[in-house]
Amino acid sequence: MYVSNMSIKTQPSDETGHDATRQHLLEAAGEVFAEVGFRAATVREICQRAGANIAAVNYHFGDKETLYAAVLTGSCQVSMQKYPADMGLAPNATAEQRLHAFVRSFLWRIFSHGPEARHGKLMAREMIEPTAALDSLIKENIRPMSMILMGIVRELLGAKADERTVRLCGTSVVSQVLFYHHCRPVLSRLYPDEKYDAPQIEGLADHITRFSLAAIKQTAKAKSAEAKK
Amino acid sequence: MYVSNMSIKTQPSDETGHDATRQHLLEAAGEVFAEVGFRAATVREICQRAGANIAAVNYHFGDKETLYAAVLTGSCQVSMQKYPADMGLAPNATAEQRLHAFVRSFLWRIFSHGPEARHGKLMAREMIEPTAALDSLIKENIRPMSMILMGIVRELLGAKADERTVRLCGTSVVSQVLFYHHCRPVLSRLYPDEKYDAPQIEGLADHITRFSLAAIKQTAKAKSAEAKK
Amino acid sequence: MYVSNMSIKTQPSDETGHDATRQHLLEAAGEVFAEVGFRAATVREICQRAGANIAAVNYHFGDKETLYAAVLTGSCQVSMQKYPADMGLAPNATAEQRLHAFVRSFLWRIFSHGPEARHGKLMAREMIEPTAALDSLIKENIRPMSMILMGIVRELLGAKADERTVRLCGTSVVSQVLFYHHCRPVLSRLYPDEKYDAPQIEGLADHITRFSLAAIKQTAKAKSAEAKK
Amino acid sequence: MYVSNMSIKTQPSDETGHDATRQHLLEAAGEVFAEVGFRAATVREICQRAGANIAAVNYHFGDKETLYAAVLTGSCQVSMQKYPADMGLAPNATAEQRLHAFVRSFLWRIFSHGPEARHGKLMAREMIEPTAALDSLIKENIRPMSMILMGIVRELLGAKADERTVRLCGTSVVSQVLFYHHCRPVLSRLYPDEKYDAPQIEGLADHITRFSLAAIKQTAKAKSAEAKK
DNA sequence: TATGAATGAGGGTTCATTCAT
DNA sequence: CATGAATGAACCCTCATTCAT
Repeated sequence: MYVSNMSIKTQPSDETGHDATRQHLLEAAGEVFAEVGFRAATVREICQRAGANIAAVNYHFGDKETLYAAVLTGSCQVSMQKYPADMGLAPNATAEQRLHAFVRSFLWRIFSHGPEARHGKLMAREMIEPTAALDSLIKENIRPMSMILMGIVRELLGAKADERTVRLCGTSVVSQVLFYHHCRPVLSRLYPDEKYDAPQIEGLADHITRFSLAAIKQTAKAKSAEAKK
Repeated sequence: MYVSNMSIKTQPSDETGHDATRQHLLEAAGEVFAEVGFRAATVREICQRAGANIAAVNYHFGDKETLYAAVLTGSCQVSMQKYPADMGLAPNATAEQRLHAFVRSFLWRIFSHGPEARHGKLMAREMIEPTAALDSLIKENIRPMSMILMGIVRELLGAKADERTVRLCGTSVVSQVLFYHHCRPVLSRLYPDEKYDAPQIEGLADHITRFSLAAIKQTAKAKSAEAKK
Repeated sequence: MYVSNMSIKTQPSDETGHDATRQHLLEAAGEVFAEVGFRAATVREICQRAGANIAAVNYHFGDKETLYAAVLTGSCQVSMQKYPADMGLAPNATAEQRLHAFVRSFLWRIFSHGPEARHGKLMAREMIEPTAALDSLIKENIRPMSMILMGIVRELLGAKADERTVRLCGTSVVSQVLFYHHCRPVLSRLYPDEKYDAPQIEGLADHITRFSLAAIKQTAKAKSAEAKK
Repeated sequence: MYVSNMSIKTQPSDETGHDATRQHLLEAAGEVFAEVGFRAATVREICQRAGANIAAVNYHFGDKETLYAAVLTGSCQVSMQKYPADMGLAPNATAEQRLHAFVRSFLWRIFSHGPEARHGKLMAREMIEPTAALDSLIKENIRPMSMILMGIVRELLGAKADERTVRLCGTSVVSQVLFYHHCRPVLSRLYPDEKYDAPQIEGLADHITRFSLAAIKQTAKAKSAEAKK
């Protein structure tokens, strides 16, 4: 009986049964959690949007917190799928091109309006009150992303760059991108007329890439001069 | 005795009177709001920590929200007082020195452990769920700080720099600092051995300043070359 | 047993289901609101008397005010059902008989001791602090009752009676009845030995009817004499 | 020093001292109690309107309830002073004239807009939730008023009228007046265009007097016929 | 004497969760 | 299996009252 149940469960396209409700709950919870955060989100609201019973969350996920964890891990994959880190670049692209692609994809993920934007909002909340879900998220998604960026930076800095410098420069790159996510309330108040549509996003990507490349290359030059002494 | 009492009373640090309870409430509320955020914070917890009655918040501040606004503006001043933006620099310091001071003071504010660290936590939460208190805070504190930074960057870029470039470069600077605040949960998980004591903070300040100066100067050179054409 | 249970369930007086709790709440709220008024009544007290949880009012009615409105409209129907305005009179009864029946039924409603007495108490409080529920009550219950009385009075006054006179006389009739409700605290103190059991109530009905009929007929005569001039 | 303090206190016209505050409190409490009733009235509001400290009520009257009693007895005298029951009639006026005066003065008290209107509102609330203050009020004000009316009615009914008839007829008279006070919310909803200014009030007084006189005289005639048998 | 800061009980309401059906 | 009625703890806030000054 369990087996047959599980075989049913693996069918992803069951639209009216058990899994459908589960999926609707995940979808609705993603919306609500992103909009108002874990605490302010109410099980009632989520169930209502999902067209499910008030007890559905407890039935399918046990409690509110477990549902949240499921939402968080799920949202990450959606976001990464839409804007992969390499932006469809050729595998033999230069480090400069790959840095540009990395920055662009990251910015697009941040400024997107669709369901893929949810992940950013959820992550921002995780930064303030990390939950258990964060650990697995870092291991499976953030660390690999970080590795990609560090690889690019290392190549730009040259083989002799020490790891600390690589890390600092990589952090400097990613920080410039994330700022537009973490501090948007301030930006929208300081510069209320600024819009962030496609041209502006590309402009930002250009600036951050140029800014970072200049700094990294200068760092490489300085390190190399240092080493000669 | 009465006379001496009265002379004491005129001091703002009266330990047993009306203002004392008010101060205790602000202190306790600062802790609690920073720890768990506005929503999750309870008036009961705040009053308990302040050694006051449950009705004290309502009596002294009217309601929870007004208390929060008072905490937010107050914490900002505490933070700014301890680490002023110029870090005691001579007024005739070079733009490079002033940039370094700006970055250093900002980082110290972020990594401080005392009550002055609360402001950062409160601000981070404001970024996710801005309250009405944010607007006044931006007008009175953040915008002036932004002006200082933009002035330094403008001087570094040269007189011919357009405002958009100034803004982008300034943003790149401040973002590198704030990253260590907004994303600390990620950093502490990616690099669990990293500590952020005085030497590390100074090291970070050096890196960010050097990184940014290199990029800004390169930008200035490029713009100047562009203009010649 | 299940079967019989289910057959019982289809009856509106289900004693163990959802509607039962709702009914108990209405019953308990009727008591409490009548005893101490809307403001002084507490949700806690009502739920306790209803044997329900503190949250039951919110669950079944949304809030205290909605519960009150339900109680008010409900109590009116209970009261009217027990003592209908025509007191089972034959449809071809004379206007005098119908006036007597109207006064009798009104007085019986006022002096009744059962749950149907609650409506009077609730209405008395509405007279002092009208709530939104009063408007619908007037439209659906009081105005129709008023129409019945005015019809009787108009017939007694004769076809030539102007509407103002009808209204004034009708008001004079109903006021004599309601006085025994609105001013009972004064009456019971001025004449502490007076009791209001069946014979006394019938005696009152006789007096008010006779008093009013005499006055109305004299008014009709005077108006008619006036018209001749 | 104490002595001089007390000598000041005994002066009734002290405008800035102890008694002045007491008077302001009575005045303010009268307003508030009449507006929102005993329960909904707050000590804060009363003290604020009186320009007094929050603790003034407790200081001058002990508690809220005692203040209310003081207000109630005081308001009655104000009301009776402005519209005395005989309306300045000559002492040798006929019973008909005195009945008219009684009805007029009562109606004017009810429809007045000044501070003398407060008593009616307070009384209406007493009818619903009588307090200890009601007993003394009945003894000192209501019973004497009742005696005056009953005397008039007795004279109209003739010497042979039994006390029960006198009482019933007197009650019928006073009830017609009070109705316009107790049921104004209903009247203003049933007949929203009706106004109650001087001409209308006089018209009401005329109707009630005429209506009652007709009924009383008919009653007298009937009783007399009854007696003959 | 007169104040006003402080009290604590109690108000209505919301919420995640449970359990009999 | 899925439901939704019912739960009770906890929320913020209001209030009359008190007491040290």
